Amino acid sequence: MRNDPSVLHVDLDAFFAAVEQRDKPSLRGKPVVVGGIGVRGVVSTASYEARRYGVRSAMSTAEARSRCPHAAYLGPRFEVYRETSRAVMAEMRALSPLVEPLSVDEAFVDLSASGLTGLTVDDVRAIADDLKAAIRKVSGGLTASVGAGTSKLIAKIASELDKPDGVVVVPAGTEAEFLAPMQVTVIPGVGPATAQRLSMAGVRTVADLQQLDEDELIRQVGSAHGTSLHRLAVAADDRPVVSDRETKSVSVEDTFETDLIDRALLTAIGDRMAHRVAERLQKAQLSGRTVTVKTRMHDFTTHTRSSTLAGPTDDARVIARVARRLLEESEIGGGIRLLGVGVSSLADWIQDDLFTEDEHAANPIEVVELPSRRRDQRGFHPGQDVEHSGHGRGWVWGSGRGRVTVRFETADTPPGPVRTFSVDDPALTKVQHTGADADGGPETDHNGSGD
DNA sequence: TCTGGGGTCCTAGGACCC
DNA sequence: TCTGGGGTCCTAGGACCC
Repeated sequence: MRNDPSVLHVDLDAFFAAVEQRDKPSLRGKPVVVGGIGVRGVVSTASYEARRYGVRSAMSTAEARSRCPHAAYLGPRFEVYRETSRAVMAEMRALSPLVEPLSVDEAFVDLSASGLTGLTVDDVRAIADDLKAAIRKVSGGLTASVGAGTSKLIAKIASELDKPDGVVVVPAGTEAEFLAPMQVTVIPGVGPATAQRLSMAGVRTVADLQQLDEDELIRQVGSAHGTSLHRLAVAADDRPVVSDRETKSVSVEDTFETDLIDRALLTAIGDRMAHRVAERLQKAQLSGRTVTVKTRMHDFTTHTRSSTLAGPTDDARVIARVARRLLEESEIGGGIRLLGVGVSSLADWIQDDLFTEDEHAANPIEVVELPSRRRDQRGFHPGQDVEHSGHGRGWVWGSGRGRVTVRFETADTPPGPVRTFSVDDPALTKVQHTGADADGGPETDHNGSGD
């Protein structure tokens, strides 16, 4: 797609295990497995020493233990990994402003965004070697594998080919022949289910895929997947490297050591999950309209139930109430092994420019959780119509932390400003409707329902 | 010895509106 | 009275990724 291999894919080798070996010298050179330690744990990362015994990511820890009993089994330390990740990502950003993290241990870097053009294979290899050295230095000795090519697809696949601590640069113009002999499963997005369907159509390698008619491919795997696969098979990939991808959902889930049947206990756990989701939303200055409860049954079948609010919220009590109702409607049957609570349909909670210093002073952020009755007294909730003596009619866009955010617009007026007030602001009043659908949507009255 | 937790994207059907 | 599509939103489930 480009005429030089200016897209890098950087992948830290056995990241979690490597960090543990870095911090505990006694583990160096030995098999290390990081992941869930409990009876239902799975492996996140196995060091290369442990991989020799057949230990793999996503394998149950129990199976890993039977394959490699003498390995060190460690629970993850996410804060430490995040910290190391930040330092590594900073090295990439020093190389180019256009860096797209895919996870804590992986990112694309677009060299063209740093003004470098006409890069040869040797140029890119030298840049990759320098970057690896910088990463090693800043991370306390971690190694990375780097792939480079004219697109994300090629860079990503190339980084897998010489792990660990490798560099593979695919020359421009050789992409289709580079891919042709490989299994279709090297293409990101082709997992077991797609591979199975393709194999029934006689497709096992990318070369097979290159021969397959697009319409036939779409019949096999669906419209979106088929269309993109048809292009990726011939390395036609013009997806840009994007540095700031927006969060689409925030969720918390937990698998229990034994299946749970007690609804009161599940309700209490769900409440706590709702609070954790709300905390993370608030930290990210996000709010969302759709609350989802996820349950996984003893037989591993998974169900979700969701409900969409009239307006976005980051209020733990609102999320908890909706989650409670959804959980009440969920079957528990012979017990559930996993419960989750999530929020999606996210909106920016409050943009920085909405707050002047004066507004900060006038609407102090409540750090302490307010007594619930105090907030319930006014009962503002997303979607509710309100009136402000100074700004006129609007509706509640979000609420939480002792504040109410109002969009000043109605069905009859054009969009106005978005402003945030204290819940106690006497200038702000609820608009009482006389019609049947007082507050619009079905989810609009739990804040004042007093349960 | 059964299968984590955090996400993203897609599909499909029904409701509802024009 | 019957018969239409198209578009959007919501819900549920599934595939996939690290």
